Amino acid sequence: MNNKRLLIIDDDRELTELLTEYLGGEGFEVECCHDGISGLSRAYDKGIDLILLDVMMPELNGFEVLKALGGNHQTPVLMLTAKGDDTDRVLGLELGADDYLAKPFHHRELLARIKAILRRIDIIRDNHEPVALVKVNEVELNHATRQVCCHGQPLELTGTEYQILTYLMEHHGTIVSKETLSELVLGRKLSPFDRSIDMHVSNIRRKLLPASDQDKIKTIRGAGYIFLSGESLT
Amino acid sequence: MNNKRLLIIDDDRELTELLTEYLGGEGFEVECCHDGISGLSRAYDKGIDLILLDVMMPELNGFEVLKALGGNHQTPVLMLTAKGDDTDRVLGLELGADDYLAKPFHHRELLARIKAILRRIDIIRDNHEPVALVKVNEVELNHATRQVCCHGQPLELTGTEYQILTYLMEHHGTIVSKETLSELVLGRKLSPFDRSIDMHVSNIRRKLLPASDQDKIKTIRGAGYIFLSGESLT
DNA sequence: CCGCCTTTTACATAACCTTTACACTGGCTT
DNA sequence: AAGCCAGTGTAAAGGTTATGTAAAAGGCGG
Repeated sequence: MNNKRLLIIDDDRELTELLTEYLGGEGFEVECCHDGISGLSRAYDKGIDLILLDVMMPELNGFEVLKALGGNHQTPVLMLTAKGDDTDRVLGLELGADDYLAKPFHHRELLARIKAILRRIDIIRDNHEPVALVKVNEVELNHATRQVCCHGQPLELTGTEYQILTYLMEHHGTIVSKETLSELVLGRKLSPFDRSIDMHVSNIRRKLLPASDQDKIKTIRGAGYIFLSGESLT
Repeated sequence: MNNKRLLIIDDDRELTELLTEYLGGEGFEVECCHDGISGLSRAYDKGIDLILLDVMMPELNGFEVLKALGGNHQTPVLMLTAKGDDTDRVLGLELGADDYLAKPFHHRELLARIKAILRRIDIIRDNHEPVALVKVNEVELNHATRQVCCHGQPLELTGTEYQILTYLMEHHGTIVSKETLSELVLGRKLSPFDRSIDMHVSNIRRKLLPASDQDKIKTIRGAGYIFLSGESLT
């Protein structure tokens, strides 16, 4: 199947056995190297999805392995260290590690971080499109065609209106400020008397309302707008 | 559109300009406030991903901003300070800061820490935490929607009322003076005949009471108000 | 130059905040 | 105990600001 493959580089054999068993039970293929040199040579394997790299090792330590791998290696790296030292953390991250975990750690935290990294990588790899179809509270966005349906009825939005509506819907149920919308959609800071966002929202409302029972965008005075999730209302 | 948004609160304009340029070049949306009060009001924006907060500022210093934000605000905070003082560091972290950096710092280190915090937050977000909720004595605050529930019954507060109630609830069981409320919420010193705070509290009470069994805000004559914790009372 | 989209302008309106006024309270003095 | 008075509760009035929206102006690609 498409089980993810992990490479653990750590000289602590007790720990690697524990991790192998635990992570194996969580559905990963686990492989171990117990020194920097052999770890480095295995690290180039494209089949490896993630590397757990211990900092403290004889011969070649974790930082040196990281450096040797180079800044733009393909496989993500999660650093493990005995020290809770901030310097180490910064150094590791600057050398291109994707995350950092201080020993001793909880199994569950390690797992969470591994999953988070892999998820991020997956998203980056197939960033063709995050979600093609969004549907909230009877309003549907089709990113492929950029078409909008409200209660099944299609309608036309301009580019900016579409972007604003998308952002509001992706954050439905939470307040979105005009500052945010202005910077992310219009690409400029919101100046004191800029009414563009208001206008766009007004236009979106005007287009949504005929097909809808009530206003799906709620104004929070002084704070921004909320796209209503559809259940609780006020 | 996926850029992370940073809010810098620092009265040193030279520094903020430098940081804006540098961090902007690293792909962040940067916004600056040069005093605690305006920073505080911007800090509630859900669109902000991380706050860089200077400790040393006139009027309202970084610790006070942090305190006012409350212990369970959703946006991570990185504290900046001129002192290399450990006391400051501990205090900041206790007040809910996520990291701490002493000035002067290398911009690369700042960047590494920013990235580290954002990554950590992403992991936490992915794993749990549906909404940031505050609940004391049967009164619930939902910061994402600025909605308030009293004994399960939803009600509408204005922005100022919401801020005052938030502050009182975050300091429930302790006296909060009108001076404090005026400075933090209204952004001005309390003048002798200013009755605004009284009015707002009165309005909050009027809105809370119908859904509640008793008055949850107690007046301490000559001192201020207390939001009752719910158990022991006087 | 035309048409579509965005931004600005302008004004009406609604929501909100502050002030004013007066009633009431509790503590203090006499 | 009565009276005084600063502090408080709150209704109502007044003033301010944010928002909704129509219409005009500006931009931009054809």
